[in-house]
Amino acid sequence: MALPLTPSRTGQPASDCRVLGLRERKKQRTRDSLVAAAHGLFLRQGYARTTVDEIAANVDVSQRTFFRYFANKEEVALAVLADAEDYFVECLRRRPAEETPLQAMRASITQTWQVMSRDEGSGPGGVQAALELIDLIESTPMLLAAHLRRTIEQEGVVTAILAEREGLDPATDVRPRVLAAAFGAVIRVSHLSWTADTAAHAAGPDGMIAIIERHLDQLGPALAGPWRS
Amino acid sequence: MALPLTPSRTGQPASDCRVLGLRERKKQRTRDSLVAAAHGLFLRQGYARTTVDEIAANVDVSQRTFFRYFANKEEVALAVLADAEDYFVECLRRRPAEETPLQAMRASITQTWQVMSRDEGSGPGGVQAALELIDLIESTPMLLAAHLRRTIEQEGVVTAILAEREGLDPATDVRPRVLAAAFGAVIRVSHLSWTADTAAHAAGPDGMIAIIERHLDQLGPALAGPWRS
DNA sequence: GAACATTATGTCAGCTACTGACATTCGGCA
DNA sequence: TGCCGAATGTCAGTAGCTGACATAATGTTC
Repeated sequence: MALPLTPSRTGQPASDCRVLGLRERKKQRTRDSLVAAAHGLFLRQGYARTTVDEIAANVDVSQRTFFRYFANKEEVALAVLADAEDYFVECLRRRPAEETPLQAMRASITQTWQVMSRDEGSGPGGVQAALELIDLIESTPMLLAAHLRRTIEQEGVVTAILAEREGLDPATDVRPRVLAAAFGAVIRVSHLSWTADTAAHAAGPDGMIAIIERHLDQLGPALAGPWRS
Repeated sequence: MALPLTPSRTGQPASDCRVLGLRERKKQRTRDSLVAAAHGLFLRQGYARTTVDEIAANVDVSQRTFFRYFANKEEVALAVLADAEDYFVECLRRRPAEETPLQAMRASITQTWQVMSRDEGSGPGGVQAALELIDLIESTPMLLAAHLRRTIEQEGVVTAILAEREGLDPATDVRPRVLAAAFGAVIRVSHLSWTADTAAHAAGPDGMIAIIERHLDQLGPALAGPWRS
């Protein structure tokens, strides 16, 4: 259950040879620097008002190099969340089979946030950066669009995991896909509530967890019968 | 319950004066032409391989004029769905208060698709175009991102309607927001299933309705207990 | 119907995101 | 040391998008 936070993702198939060459380490550093510089600039002066040239100049690389690391400007912004999402997926894969699919999903996010807040400072990520990024995303239409699309892609992965877990064919049984989508939607509205909730902001990751749980608790009731008693 | 399909949206606050001036009618024509031209080009040669210049040239207006009608390239593509979404919202507003929130939502989409397929040919929209567009969206990442963002915005409207319907404050009670989000998610995966389902394509709007209902039916079961019997 | 106010459109110049092609430099390795 | 491949830089170009200003079309008033 220890499951280390992946240090930071290169696009590569994780050659875990420990002794990475100077070349690899340098690439990793450049990538981390770009993410960190971008994050700082975005928060300070806004996403739209920050140019790619500016980010690149901040790390002393050419614009062309920036685009060899990130397919587009959105990607560097969302990179901070990528580790967390990978962790969530990895966590879901290892949940005990006895758990209900929904239970497994729920346990996986709370665990993700908890572990992230424990291992603060690994890579350019960290909880603080992730939380700040969520605020930025929700207030930046372009970023929100890109983030939603990425979320959808992740839902495909989650769907596959759920189907395998339960021994189902996702082409026949729509439940994996439906659960993945509904769950993702609830997480999103939780993020939205978070951005408007100053008290939760003060509570840090725990505040986020609390909000997510509150929303998940209401999923069943929201679907069921009349709301008025 | 008749509720006409809005002919086609200018950005304007619907001055229903019937006798629109020449100016207004001309603008409407230009807008419709742009949407139609864009739709045709996108389907024929793909979204990315179609330039805004090309669309504008097709309607004999300058590129600058195009951007006075649409904020960006995505908007002209998604315009075909805008009418349907407005209709859905309008429909939801008028559902009887006795219905469960979920029932009202469900009735509203099926009704939307049914009415659209009945009133084929009003405006540049029409069911055929809408269905083609859904295929295009699902196969074009950039469009998918933009579409998801628009969907999110619509969810805000839906949330407000549900809250008012049930006499709740959406800031206190999260059920409206959660239901709107979960419902939107199910609609989206339904669209996804549709794109992969050739049989449903052949059935036209009825095929889409069938898929949506199948997914909605599975929403409860997907959330509930263990899936294995 | 002439003169004026409004508004849509065209033109142009410019910024920014992004890409392909080619040259150069740097790390890995014999 | 010297060679190979990978990372980077440079440059030129395309496309989306915007502000500023001029022009033309429409609506209005007398």
